[in-house]
This record gives sequence, structure tokens and C-alpha cells, in this order.
Amino acid sequence: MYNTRRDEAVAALWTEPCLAAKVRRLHRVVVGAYDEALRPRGLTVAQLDLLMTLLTADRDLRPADLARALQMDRSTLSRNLARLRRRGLVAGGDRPGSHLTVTAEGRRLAEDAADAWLATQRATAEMLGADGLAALDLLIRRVTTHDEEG
Amino acid sequence: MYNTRRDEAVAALWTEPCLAAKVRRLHRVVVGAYDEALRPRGLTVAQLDLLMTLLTADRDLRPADLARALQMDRSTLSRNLARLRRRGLVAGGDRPGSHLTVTAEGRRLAEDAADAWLATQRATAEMLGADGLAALDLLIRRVTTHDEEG
DNA sequence: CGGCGGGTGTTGTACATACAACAAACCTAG
DNA sequence: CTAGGTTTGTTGTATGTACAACACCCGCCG
Repeated sequence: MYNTRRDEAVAALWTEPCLAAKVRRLHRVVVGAYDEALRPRGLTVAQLDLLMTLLTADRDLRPADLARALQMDRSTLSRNLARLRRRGLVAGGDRPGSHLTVTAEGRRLAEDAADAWLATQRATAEMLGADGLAALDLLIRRVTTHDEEG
Repeated sequence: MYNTRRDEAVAALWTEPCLAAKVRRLHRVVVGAYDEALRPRGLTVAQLDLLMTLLTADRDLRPADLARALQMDRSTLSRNLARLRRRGLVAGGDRPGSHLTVTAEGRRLAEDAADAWLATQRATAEMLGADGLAALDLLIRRVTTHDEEG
């Protein structure tokens, strides 16, 4: 008993594939691959991304700066940082004006995870292909806001 | 006090931008736009996507089929369906072999949300550009598994 | 110097997501 | 028809994400 017939009216409202659905699928597959590879190291790709962003930043960052740079809600970052602080991987940034620091333990863990990250990066790059990587860069350019500020 | 100097060793492990970080940013921006537009209608884009997928499917689906098609974990889909069932928007699919149905109320809500969805779809398409849409399609092709089955 | 408005970090709530584990239903070999 | 492996849907737990609301701090303006 197919339902195509009785839902033609609704189907007409859904004439093209939802862009958000595509982005969600891409997210599930790619982030899932990284998280699986990093799991034995005790990190998610979101956590490693935060550590690496802090470690390679060219200036000291407060949570609000980081949230703006990553186009992420302040409250989301706050929870993520709370998890990292609880494990002693980052410190600071816990009151207005205070900047974030990666602890020695945080740096060690990031180093430990680097090879798993790189392997997944290579595998994902191969899956997406050279044109896929260019496609992703294009999308990121279209979606990135540039909130310049002192 | 910049931290570039003391972290050069770690920075060397992070020579290229993380692909997962890019995908996560894309996800935050795009899905966030859809969710914001749909919020007044009482739906998220994940929920609307499920409703529309069921309404336009060419065959009856059980949760496991849907999860495979969407490359989504069974348990994730189970929670999403539970929310929709609690609101009386879908029915069925609650035991092995049973297929999913969108209720009249579910259909009504999907219809109500269609204009907000379309407006966001148009706005997002403009933000990404024609080449951006092609880029997203390419990425989806590279990432989509095809689990053929009877 | 004092107020006060905006920025900051957190917390309550809710949703999307996944892994592990489970009981129950299904299906096929015998 | 039965037995045993497989599939299925759910639930416990954990993370990532965002909105609203909050208390707090800081800097500026009078």
C-alpha cells in the first residue's frame, strides 16, 4: 500500500531536496568517521578542534572570541570547555576578561591524538576527492562570517 | 603573551585545517538557519525532513529502512520518532515489521511549515550560490552509501 | 564618583546524535 | 514445526548544539 497517491498535494510542496538534510547527512558521515578514529584516544573531533585551535592561535582568546570565530553559540562553547576543564585539559576563561590556556595534559593528549586525526584526515580527503575538498572550501567561504574586531 | 612559540611542536601536527571542523561549521550555520525559520511553526528541520521523507516515499518504510536510507543510527531515529509520536505526528513503526505513517495532524503541520521551509531554502541557495549548490551535491555523492536491498 | 548599559560566562531546558546493551520479534535451516 | 542466529526497536549514557534567562563585571557618561 504505497502512499504516493494520497500525498501528492504535500509532495508538491517538497519539490527539491532540502539543503539542510544534505548538510546533516554530510555532518553525520564525516564527523562520525573522525569521532570513531579518535575514540580510542579519549577525544571527540570537537574537543580536539578546540584544543588545536587554542594551541595554534596567534593571540590569547577568551571564550567569547572563540565562539565568534567558530560561529558557535557562547553557551555551546561553555559546555564544551566545561568538559575539557573537568578533565584538566584547559584552564581559564571562566570569568569575563580571562583567557583560555591549554594545560600540559591537554597538549599531551592532543599530541597523542594527532596520528589518528591525520589518518582520518587522509582517508576523508580520499573519500571526498580533490574536487570534493575544493567544494567544501567553497561552501565554507560562503558560510563564514567575518566579524572583525580589535 | 602569545603562545605561538611554545606550541610550535604541536602546531606542526596541525598543518592543515580539519575537514570535520569545516563540516561542523557548515552544519551549524545552515541547520541553524532552517531551525530558526521553522521555530514559529513548532518544528525543527530534522523533524520536517522526517515527515517529508515519509510523505514522499515511494514505499512503506520501517524505522530500520529509514535509518539506512538516511545513514543515521537506528537509536537516533528512534528518539526522533518518539518525539514525533508523542505529538501525534507519526504513528506505527513501533515493533519489528510495522511501518511508519504520517498522521493527518502531521501532514497538516508539514503543510503549514512548507512556506517557511521554502523561504529558507531560497535564502540558503542564494547564500551558497549556484556553484555552492553543485559543491554540496558533489559532496553528498561522495558521502552517500548505497545499501541496495529488497 | 556613581549609575547604568552592554558584554560575558553559566545554567535550565530541549533537541540531534551515537554506542552499547537488551528483549522481543523474525526468519530460515533442519 | 522447532531451534538458533539475525534483525529490530528501545533505553541508558554521553556529547554537541542552541535559546532564554541570569548574575556579574567592566567601562563610559554624566
